Amino acid sequence: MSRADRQAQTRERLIEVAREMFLADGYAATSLDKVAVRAGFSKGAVYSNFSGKEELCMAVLDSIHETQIQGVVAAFTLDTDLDGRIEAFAAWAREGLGRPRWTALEVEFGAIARQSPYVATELVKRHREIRAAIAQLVRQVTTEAGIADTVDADQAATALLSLGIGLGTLRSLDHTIDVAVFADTMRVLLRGWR
Amino acid sequence: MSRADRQAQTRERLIEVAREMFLADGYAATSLDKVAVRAGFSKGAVYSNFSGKEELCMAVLDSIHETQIQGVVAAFTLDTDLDGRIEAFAAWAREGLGRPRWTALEVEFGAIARQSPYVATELVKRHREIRAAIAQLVRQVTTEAGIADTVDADQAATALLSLGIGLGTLRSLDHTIDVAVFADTMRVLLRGWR
DNA sequence: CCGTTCAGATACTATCGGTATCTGAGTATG
DNA sequence: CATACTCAGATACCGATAGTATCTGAACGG
Repeated sequence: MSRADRQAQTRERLIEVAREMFLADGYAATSLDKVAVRAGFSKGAVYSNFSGKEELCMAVLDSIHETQIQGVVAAFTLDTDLDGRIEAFAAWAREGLGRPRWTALEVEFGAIARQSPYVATELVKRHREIRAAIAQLVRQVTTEAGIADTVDADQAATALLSLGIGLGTLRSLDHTIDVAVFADTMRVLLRGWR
Repeated sequence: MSRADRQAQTRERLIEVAREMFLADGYAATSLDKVAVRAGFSKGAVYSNFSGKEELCMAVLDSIHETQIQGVVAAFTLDTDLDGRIEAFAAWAREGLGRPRWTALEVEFGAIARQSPYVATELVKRHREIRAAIAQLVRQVTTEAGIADTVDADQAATALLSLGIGLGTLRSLDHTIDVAVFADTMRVLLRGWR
């Protein structure tokens, strides 16, 4: 196996372990040393694959986003009519919102951005991509339901993303939060803006 | 001046300085040493007034919540009809959401809760109080507007709080986020749930 | 082969939250 | 009023951790 291959393998393994630990304990509470050791390496391996903790976490977030987007798209393509899609999405939200605590990691890491221009720009870039993807999904769904002209897809996307972040944050602290709110609000939003 | 008075003064001064610094730089990036020195004391003063960084931050959050609640209540009592109130609230949101970055501090601190049962319980307690207060406000407003039976105040409160947290978080990173979304969504929610 | 490169290990530094100990001004008591 | 006590706050220290500097040995090119 070539040296480049081995390094790529190391990198992936580090991201994998870091993802578990960041999600379980949060960003600040996870030390690079522990990540490295648990992945079977030393801290040096981390610093020769990433510029530091921030870049490692960014890679972890990318990996999480990928999973999450797959889940959302699957929920939306399962059914074909508006209500069925919203229901499928609600089911996804019930499972995926707040429990694996990815929103908590997301917002904790977001706080770093105040100190780091790198994190700030990278995070904003990703948020805009995600918002655009949601807007596209909304556009598609409302067009097929024949109500595209009554919904502002960009505003709806911002509202839905915010709602998801907020609910996920609350729920990662307080498990009694009712996630049905998400689907209900979504239904109201998609049924026409004003 | 008695010793107890001096200590109370010291405590208030520490909270005041900590509030500025936590809001400006975030929880993790603010060191107790710097807070103490900037307040004109040594780190010992912090530890003789608070059990540690967590309790200090909790006191800061309480101070912030007080300000915030005052703002919301003022917005709601200024006008008397539904649309006027929503407009006043929207104006408050434009000013108070995401810019002084209190939501960012709130959620960054929330991440600590995974490691600290104290933070977890205290934070959940406060979130429930806030949600109850919002629900009460919703109940009042919808009753006066004669639409109380079409709105679930508790669900609306959860949605509004989540939306506020989410929008504030996004906006503290990305200033181009449109906060009008908040008022628009609120209007939709208050005009009837299903 | 053999010198170079570089992924990853090892050793070290700086910073920060927290603890232990100290000190001197304020307090209670005779 | 004098003396002993208390405790807010200062000082000195410890352990953990992100980041840096240096080293090493195995994979490459020539």
